[in-house]
Amino acid sequence: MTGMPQDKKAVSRTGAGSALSVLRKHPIFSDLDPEAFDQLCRYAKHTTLKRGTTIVSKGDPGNSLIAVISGTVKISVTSPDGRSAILNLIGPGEIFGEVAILDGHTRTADATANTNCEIYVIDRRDFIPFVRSQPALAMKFIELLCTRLRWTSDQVEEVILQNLPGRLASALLRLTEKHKLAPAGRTIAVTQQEISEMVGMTRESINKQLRAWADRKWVRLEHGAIVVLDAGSLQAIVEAGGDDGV
Amino acid sequence: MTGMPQDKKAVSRTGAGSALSVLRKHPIFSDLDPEAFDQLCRYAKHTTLKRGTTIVSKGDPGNSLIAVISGTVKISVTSPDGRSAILNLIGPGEIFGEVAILDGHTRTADATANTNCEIYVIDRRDFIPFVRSQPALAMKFIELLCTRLRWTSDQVEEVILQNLPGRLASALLRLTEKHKLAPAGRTIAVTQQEISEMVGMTRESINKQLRAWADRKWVRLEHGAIVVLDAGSLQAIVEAGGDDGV
DNA sequence: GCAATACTGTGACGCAGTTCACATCGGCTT
DNA sequence: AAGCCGATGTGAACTGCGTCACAGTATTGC
Repeated sequence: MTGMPQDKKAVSRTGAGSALSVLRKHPIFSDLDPEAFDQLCRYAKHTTLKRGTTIVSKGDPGNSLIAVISGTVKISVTSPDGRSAILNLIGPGEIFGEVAILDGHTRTADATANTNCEIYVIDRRDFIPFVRSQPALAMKFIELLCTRLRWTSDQVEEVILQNLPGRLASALLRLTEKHKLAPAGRTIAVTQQEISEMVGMTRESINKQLRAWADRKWVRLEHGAIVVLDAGSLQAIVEAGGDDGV
Repeated sequence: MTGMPQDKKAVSRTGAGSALSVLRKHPIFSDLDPEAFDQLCRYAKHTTLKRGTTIVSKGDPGNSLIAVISGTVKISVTSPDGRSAILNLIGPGEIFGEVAILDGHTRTADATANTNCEIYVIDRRDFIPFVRSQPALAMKFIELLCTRLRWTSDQVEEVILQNLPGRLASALLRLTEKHKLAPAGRTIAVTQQEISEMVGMTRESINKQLRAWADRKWVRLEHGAIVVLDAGSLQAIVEAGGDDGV
């Protein structure tokens, strides 16, 4: 309320020790002046969730933006016969639910806690006026939406044009890319079940393909994780239209 | 330049007789004040294209926004082995290329004239400052991007979770929806080849499925067009997860 | 520390959808 | 009106991937 620079209480909210500090690093908030960010933090409600908890469901009214502090959230959709497709995995420092909060329509997908999670929830009633008061933020959201659209568009392309090896290779590369991992030994912390739901093929088929690549030392399989050893070879498969040359 | 209401020359640019009048109806420009819209029109360069002409290619720097006045433009991607996937068909009064012009990165897909076309092209150098000068327009673009994201997200869901009947039914419903056609006799002007590239299955398979539905009077097949007679039955297939009950 | 619960690995079999090879039909061009 | 080309229609053979039915192996919770 004071806004004075020496107000230690306000500063502590966004300091390095705070859970909210991971959010400060998100590109969407990086240019925001400190007072505005602090205001936003005051709107945010902290929540912890047990693995498996449903956060939002497809078709719900979308009245909130969610920021993940720790853990990962699974964005997915389910078919009438119970099969499910994973559209994205949201990790610490990332946000989701922006489409529904921005256009005011319903949720496009389900979100569930994939591990125990710590999240912040910002209500639409607080958020929309805030965006209007910060014109630069609208441009940031345009960039975020463009990035999402590129990601989703790539997924459509991949699912329609590529076969199993191509889709799997694309997915692995996209995941290493996202985690911005070092060129050698890129470990992706996902189960084979999760990967299979991301590319839309069965776990069994995915496992057989991964084993074949593991024999060729292109990947190494660990429990609940895949290490990409030879990104170049995987890239070559994608470029060959899904022919892994055996 | 005068901005006076009685300036007949300026008014004529956006009048009912002008090619640009179809654009005036687009939701993104509907709230724009007349002078601003007129300014935008002055930036727009008119072009006509023969069927088959490439407008932009995936990977190109995206320096322009394109508005379609007449004809349709195909938004597609091609795999290394020559197969292609149609992501969208853009008709009169619609715009495309907004992702690349907004975020300044490369084109996400190819655009080609699917019929002879009349288009307007707006350069990024003129457009970005214009958007900054019109804060309401940024919010409109956020809405547009959200709509696109919902559309694309639905496509991913559909391609991963549904089989041939489900994907075909979804695609037909999405197309009738888009054209906002009357409930009875919704004619979609697309070839079976095009439909097959939209859902990512072969023309032969699509043809066999469409024939089966034509026998049941759910659709009627014409040359270069499909008439949806029973949208309810198609919707039921989608909801049953792609089981058309035969 | 032991059971329960993930997650991984693998083979036999079936089928949805592709591939290929045609035939036909309608509309447009000269 | 002849000829061409793009679009539709159809059947036979093939195959990539799913389905099912397991067995093994880390990790978690009590």
